[in-house]
Amino acid sequence: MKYQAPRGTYDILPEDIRKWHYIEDIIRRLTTLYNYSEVRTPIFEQLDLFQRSVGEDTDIVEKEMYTFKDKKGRDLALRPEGTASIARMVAERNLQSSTREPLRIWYEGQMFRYSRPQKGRYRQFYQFGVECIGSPKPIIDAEIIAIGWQILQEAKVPDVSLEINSVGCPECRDKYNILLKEFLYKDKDKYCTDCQRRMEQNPLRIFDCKNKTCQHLIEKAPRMLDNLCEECAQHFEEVKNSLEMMKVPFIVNPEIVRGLDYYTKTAFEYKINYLGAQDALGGGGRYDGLIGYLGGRQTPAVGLSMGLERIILSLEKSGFSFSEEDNLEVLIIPIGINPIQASIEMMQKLHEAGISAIVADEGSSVGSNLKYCDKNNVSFAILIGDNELKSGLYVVKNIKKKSQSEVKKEEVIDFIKTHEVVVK
RNA sequence: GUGGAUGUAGUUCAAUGGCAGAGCACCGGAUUGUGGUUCCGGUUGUUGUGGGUUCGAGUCCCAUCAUCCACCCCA
Repeated sequence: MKYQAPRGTYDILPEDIRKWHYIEDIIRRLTTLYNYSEVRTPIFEQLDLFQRSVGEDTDIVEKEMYTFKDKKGRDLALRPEGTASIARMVAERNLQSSTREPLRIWYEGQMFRYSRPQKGRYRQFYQFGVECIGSPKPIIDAEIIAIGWQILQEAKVPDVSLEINSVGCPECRDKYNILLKEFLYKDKDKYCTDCQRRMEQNPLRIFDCKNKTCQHLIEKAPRMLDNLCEECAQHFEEVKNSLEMMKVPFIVNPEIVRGLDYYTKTAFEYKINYLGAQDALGGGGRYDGLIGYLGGRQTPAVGLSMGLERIILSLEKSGFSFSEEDNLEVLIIPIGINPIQASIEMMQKLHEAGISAIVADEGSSVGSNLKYCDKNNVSFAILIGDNELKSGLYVVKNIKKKSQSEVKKEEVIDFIKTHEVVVK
């Protein structure tokens, strides 16, 4: 085989696309109900944008970005996530927003990360995201979390758990980091090599370490949640209250750390436990500093993103049956070459009437064409041969009823419309 | 980036170092213009790719590509 899709990429085939339409329809419907508008941003951006917003020390920036120079020598990168572009767009266009009237937007599209592929982890993958920009209020955090939750419920993804945490603001987080590092450095040499590395780069990750020794050591470590400043603690309480009002079930997990640096205060993840190593469907959080950091007006914001592949994989795993795509309604079967023109004209009239139809290959037998109709749930077959050309009466077969009528060619459309059986 | 498993027809899978096969799917036919079942027949192919060992390689060795699994990380 000469060509293959590049490593970590794949084609969505006709028989798979309905799965995507299914989840995309739900995303559109739910975001519309909450008055969010879709936006589309470029698939690549200045490299610098991601380095600054996602964070220099993150895995994404350190080793997972598709970077390239264009012909003018500009440093660019395929987007590894969506929020950076949204923040850039808001800052660049100076999009007006306020607490009274936050900007509610959502997006969907391909993201790119150079990581080792596995099931549910690809180098090109689809994410959708929902972002509310302009309000610092906790009820907006809850709104975002609830939208993601409802989308997963609507889609019938089984056994999702929602875990929330607060990672604090720059003030209390910096204080906490000093506290935590002091604690960690006390027994620095006792931690595994991974954790010694994490101490420098992302100390919070040590809480996730599976090594027993590290787990034991970290048990007594100070927790972010216990060291929030008054404002952040208050904010977190109100997010929890709002979620309760919205009847969105959650658990507080003080170990939720997101892999991006821009988060402040609220952080959350939607998790499942049946896709192997891939246990996160998505997550998000508040990023009050990002837009200002990128040169825009200081604007608080909160958002979420989720992976479409993982949602679809969860549904497949649970045996969910996706609805069928629309079937062909009419197959026109010309018998011999004389009726070809009449067949094409018939097809065009059907199309004008909004009825899907194609003309069968004139060289194949009537029998095999009817078999095709049976197998593919085609509703009607129209037979046109020399006799029909002469009489102007076409043979219209109702495949499901196994019945056959001779219909004046001018009346075929009406006949089909009145005899159409809606099968769902 | 680390460690491991796998790769044969459209698909699911066989084949001791000795002529590449079966089910499903697909196509054709069962008196030439009529149906899902049945019966008969047919094609399934650069054995992922490139080297090597051998009289002979799907099988053994090396490299490479891809998929999967566990790390890492995350969607």
